[in-house]
Amino acid sequence: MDQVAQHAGVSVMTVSRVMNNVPGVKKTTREVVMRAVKELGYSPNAAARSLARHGSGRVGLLYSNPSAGYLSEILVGALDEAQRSGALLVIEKCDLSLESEKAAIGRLVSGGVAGVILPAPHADSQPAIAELQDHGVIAVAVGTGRSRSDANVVRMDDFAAAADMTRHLLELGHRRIGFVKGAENQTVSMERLLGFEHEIRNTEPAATALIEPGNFTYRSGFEAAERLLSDPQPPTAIFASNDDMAAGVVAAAHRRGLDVPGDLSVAGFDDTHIATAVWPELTTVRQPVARMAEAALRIVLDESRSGRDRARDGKPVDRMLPHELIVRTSSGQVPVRN
Amino acid sequence: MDQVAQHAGVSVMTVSRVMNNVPGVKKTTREVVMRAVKELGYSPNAAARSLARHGSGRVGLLYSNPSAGYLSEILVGALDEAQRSGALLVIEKCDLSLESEKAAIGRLVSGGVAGVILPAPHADSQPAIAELQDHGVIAVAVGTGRSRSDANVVRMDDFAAAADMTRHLLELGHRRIGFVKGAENQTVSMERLLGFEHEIRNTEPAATALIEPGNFTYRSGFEAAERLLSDPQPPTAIFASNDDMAAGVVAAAHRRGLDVPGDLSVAGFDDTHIATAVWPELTTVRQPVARMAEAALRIVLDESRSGRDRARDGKPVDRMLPHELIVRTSSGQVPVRN
DNA sequence: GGTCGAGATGTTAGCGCTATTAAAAATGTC
DNA sequence: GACATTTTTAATAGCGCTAACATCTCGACC
Repeated sequence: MDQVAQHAGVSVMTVSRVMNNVPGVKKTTREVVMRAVKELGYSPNAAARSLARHGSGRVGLLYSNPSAGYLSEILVGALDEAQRSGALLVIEKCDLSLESEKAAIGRLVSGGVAGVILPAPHADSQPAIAELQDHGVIAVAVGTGRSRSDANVVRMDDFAAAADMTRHLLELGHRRIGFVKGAENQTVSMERLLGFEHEIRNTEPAATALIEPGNFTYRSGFEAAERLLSDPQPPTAIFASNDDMAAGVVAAAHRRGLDVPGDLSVAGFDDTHIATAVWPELTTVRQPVARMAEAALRIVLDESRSGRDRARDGKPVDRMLPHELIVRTSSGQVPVRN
Repeated sequence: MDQVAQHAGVSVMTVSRVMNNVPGVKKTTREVVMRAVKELGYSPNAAARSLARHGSGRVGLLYSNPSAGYLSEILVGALDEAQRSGALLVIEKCDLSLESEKAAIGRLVSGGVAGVILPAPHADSQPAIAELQDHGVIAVAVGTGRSRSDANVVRMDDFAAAADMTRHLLELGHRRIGFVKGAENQTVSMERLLGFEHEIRNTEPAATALIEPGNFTYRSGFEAAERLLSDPQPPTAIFASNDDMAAGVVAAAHRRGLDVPGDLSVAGFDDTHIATAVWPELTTVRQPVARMAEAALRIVLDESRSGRDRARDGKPVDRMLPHELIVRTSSGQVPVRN
């Protein structure tokens, strides 16, 4: 850093200001510094930064055992941003029991984290958020269905995404569509269901929805499909609330000798690994998980820095990231009824 | 740390020595310090440590897009150990092309890492290892099949594990067993095949092996199973070289109306997420991925510290971690021939 | 022209830890 | 018991960066 400062003919402090995008640096100076940084190939030392910032920049991440692919995306996103902004990621494992969650949060707090990222399914854990709040630690829920008044939230528009997917199926001509719900304890499950129902209700000619419970596991998807397909008038498309369940649906269809998408269209949600692992590859909704994790980390960092002087005043952040409909080969035109 | 030192009646340096297991501290002193550490709930600051150690403790991790579940386990293991030993993980993404690999390594090296962890499939990338060596950076290959003379290795005994699984199938009475090979460019594929063949050859009464190519993807497993099952004398069990392919095998069996394990036993390898996601849950071999990542990180740290004074002398480390046979419901007694 | 003030930069003092060097205590030797 | 030798412990100086405050620059205004 000294070298950069010398090369640019300024003091180290100015370099620091430039590197951190602190306002109050003349544009020309900033440019000179930037050029020096590039020429010398300088990159700041995360450890030193974290140290000088008084241990700020320690961020916790609670994880249990979600869809695995989900976790790796979360980790990659968070780690990436952590590196960029010089934060230190402290990850802590727990299972879904309340004690375990509480214990993990305790470890995180005593580890001196400024904030904690709560990916699904912890994003909907009221006790976890309350616990964090009690300790004065910033909480960011990632992948929850709704905005919250007591915690920052990073999410996608599950309602709109489910509606998009439903519209896709309707446009392919399907009018009898099965839906496999997600786990009850996650708010996204409800949002996705509502988005589905909203589109079904508002279509012309009218469509019929066949709704089955599920809990985000492959097996529950398989079983729901078994029930749906043994209906005297089975659906021509099934929309499962996540990819694991959609894979289960495909398996159930294959077991009955049904072709996908020839006889049955299948749609998933999340675009996790399994979506492209199974065959045919799943039509699904891409959830920008890595980007969401990045955003969550950024929120913790921003809040922890600004929150020091100004009292806890404002509303929590609610950041919504765009989703994307991914059409692959598991969905197709409605079969012609003989 | 000051507090701990005061509480224990020693200097901070002694505390530092104790925390780092440096030899040259009297046993009694060490105990006193330990007690003080516990009573005060002290935990060292990773950032400060990394800073003082002159930036040592920066470790790179190259990842592409492996089995997803694999990546998250690697990350969790590495991150966990990184935190414990105060190292900083720098992760870098790349795809399988050589330029991309080289570019990622370049970024890592200029980021000043002491070593780089290469999980599969990069573990078998000769150019990557050579590149690292050129830059004088420690390389650790994780999940390769063989020991190497030019890089440290953390692995499991793929040969023995495949043999174990084969023996399991033989003990269930199967004598006509299909095997789906892994990708050609990974050494573990060969090890697993050899382990399988070894057991098949050494069994009484004699067994028959039906070997099909595969490339670790669900689809290749599916297709291999299609070929195996359309044999006039189909196997009663299929052993796939990883879980994704095993899931494909199960799907192919279901599609033909075969019950698993009633008509066909299926075995996988790795015990990734998909093993318990599909139904029936897969009998597989547990690969201790997280533990392997931990070990890899530790090797980098140890080597980088000791390597400073003594010249590059000794053989590279070859650490083999134990595997475990996981019997679930996808494997069963050989069906009685009618 | 001189004073004021706001914005732009520079200075200094650590953040928590470890290397290094110096000192003290324990051990051994005759 | 005096001295050399080996442990074991203490003191001090940074690692690379940023917060807080000090200083400077320069135009506005009386």
